[in-house]
Order: sequence, then C-alpha cells, then structure tokens
Amino acid sequence: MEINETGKIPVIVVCGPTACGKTGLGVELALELGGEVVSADSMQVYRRLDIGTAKPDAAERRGVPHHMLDVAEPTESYSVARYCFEAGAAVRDIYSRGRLPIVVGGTGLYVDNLIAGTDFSAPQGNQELRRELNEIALSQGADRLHAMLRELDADEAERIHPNNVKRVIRSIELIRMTGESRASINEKSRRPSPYRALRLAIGRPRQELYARIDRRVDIMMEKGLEDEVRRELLPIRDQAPTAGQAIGYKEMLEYFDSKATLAQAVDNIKRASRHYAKRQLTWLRRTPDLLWLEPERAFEQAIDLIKDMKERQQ
RNA sequence: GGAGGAGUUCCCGAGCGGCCAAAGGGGGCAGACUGUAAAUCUGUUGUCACUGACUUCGGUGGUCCGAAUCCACCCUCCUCCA
Repeated sequence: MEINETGKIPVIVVCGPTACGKTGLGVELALELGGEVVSADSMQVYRRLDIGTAKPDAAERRGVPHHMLDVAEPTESYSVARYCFEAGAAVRDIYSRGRLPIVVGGTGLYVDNLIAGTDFSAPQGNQELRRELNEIALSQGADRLHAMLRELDADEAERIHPNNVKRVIRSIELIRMTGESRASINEKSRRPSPYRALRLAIGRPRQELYARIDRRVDIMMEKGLEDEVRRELLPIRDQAPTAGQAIGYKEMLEYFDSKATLAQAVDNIKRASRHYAKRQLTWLRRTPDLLWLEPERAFEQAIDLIKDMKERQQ
C-alpha cells in the first residue's frame, strides 16, 4: 500500500471476541494483500505458552510473518506500555518494507492504545510502592486506600470504584511518580495517531460463539494443555505474574493443587472464556468506526472495505 | 415394614409465624476500563399497568388477623434399623 498524503501508516485491524476466527481471517488477508500479522494478544506474547493461548502454529500461519508472538518469558510481567512500544516498531518496520501491517488480536486495551499512538513514556510504577499500597488495602481496607487516592486526585477517585483495588493502586502509583493529576498524565500521553486504521471485527451470535469456545477448549485438552501447564508454568508459577493469570492456565493450576478435578478445571476454563468473550464484546461495542463482518463472508467483505479505503484515499 | 432427615426462586444454599419476592454464592444479562487487561471492578436477575399490584418456597387441605416458616394427609429423595 502506498504512502498517502496524510503521512499516516495504513493498518488493517482484525478484532473480535475469542474463538471468533480472527487468526484465520488475518492470515488470509495477509496472503491476499501482501501483509504481515502483528498480534495484539496479551498472552500470546509469552514463549512456550502455545496451546492455552491458542497461538497460531506454523501451519496456521501459512508462511505469513507474525510479529509480537513469543517476545517475552512467562516470568516477565508484560504491559500495554511495552506492547505499544514494540508493536509500534513492528508496524513501522513492516510498512517500511512496503508491506501491509495487519493487527490481529483480542486484547482491546492493546489494540486501542497501539492505534491511538498513546505515549507511555511517563515513568513506570515501581513494585515496592505497589506492594506497599496493596498491604494498606489488605490491612486497612479498600476504602482507606481509595481515600488516599481521593486526597491525591479527587476527580480520579471519583472515576474508580473503591473496590477496584488494582486500579486504585495503579492510579496512586502513577500520580505519585509524576506528581501530576491523572487527567494531566492522560492528556500528555495523547498524541495524534500515526496510523490510519481500518477496524474490522467478526460478529457471531452469542450461542454460536459459546459453542465454538467449548469446542476449542476441548481441542486444547486434546493437544495437551495439561502437559504444557505442568511443564512450562507449574515450575515457575510464583514468578509468572501475568502469564499465571491467563485463562486455561490458572484453572489448570487449581487442578494441580487438587482444588478441582480435571473435568471441573475444563468446565472452569470454558466458563472463564465465555466471560472473557462477553467483556471483549462490551469493549468492542463502544469502539467507534468498527466494522462488523459476517463470519461466512468475512474475507470478501474485508477485501471490499479495504478497496473502498484505498479509493477514498486517492 | 420401622425410625429419622430433606424437598426454597435458572443452580447451589440460608431462612423456620409478620421487617420475605425471600440472605449469600454460582450462572445469565448489562456495564466500566491508558502502564498486571485472558486482569480488575460495578450493576441487575419472578411478572406487570413497577414508590403499587399480582404469582412463587414438592402437592392438597387446614390453623391463624397473617404461613416458605405451624398442623394433617399425599408425592419424591436420602440415611439408619429390619
């Protein structure tokens, strides 16, 4: 795709809830348009966690280069900030080689901030402070912690429910590190987007989606999820802050801890995946300029929309 | 056959004369979301003409001003004794 007069990098985004068929569509589009896939998945970044994250294997990738898979060890704690930095570089690299970047993934937070070009250069939070604040929440209660946030930034406190300890902590952290209000931090992180994105999503009836989720979890078990978790996650579980909370992995750990039978663990994975899909849909519903595709004709519709976009631009 | 125990709203489960459309949890549905996001959190969940009315706590009948709660009989399930 050619450089356009706006100077923005064209990007195709394929999103949608888990198990809706994003991966397949992304690869097909890449093959058709000379593109490369940039994954936008907060768990597929981890090496060796393949089955449970439904990471596309070589056969599924069909020779299309994939970026942002296997870029972190399961023991690392990944973040939106790091994702935007690395994925942004990947997108620019793909574009500079004359190919089309196709962002494919279900982590709405990652996709949105990548596309928006959010600047995450403000200082990071530190683990020490985080622990400290957590301790306060534990010993003195969530309300006490929330009151601390209110003293620092009343507007921000208004936005976050007192029970949402994780987000209260992050906010306090950020405000303390920068000495600024949250609103001002957010304002500064906003930049004009370097991308011109066409955002596509695959829509499916809820029942159908849930059935696909169930089937996919069964397939994961057949592929050896139990073994993968035992081998890759069990030995490092205490040092895997983010990877350990992935669906499929935390439920299997309960099974290894004898807190659930294998059958219960599988059911729990299915249920957690349904909940996740629901949250993804909530997220997508409020996304502006999102174009929903019908699953049976997704490829054709996508190609038409991309053609339109090119024409409109000329 | 005898002696106990239990049947509650989609599920589990509390309630044991009025404050009960009925705690709590799960599930469902809806929502929030810029540095852990596959995370975290919130709301809602009998029906309707919805600040009120109506139907509901295995079934039927009864006691009472008033019953998911008490009584009788019946049905189903569980445990123990035969």
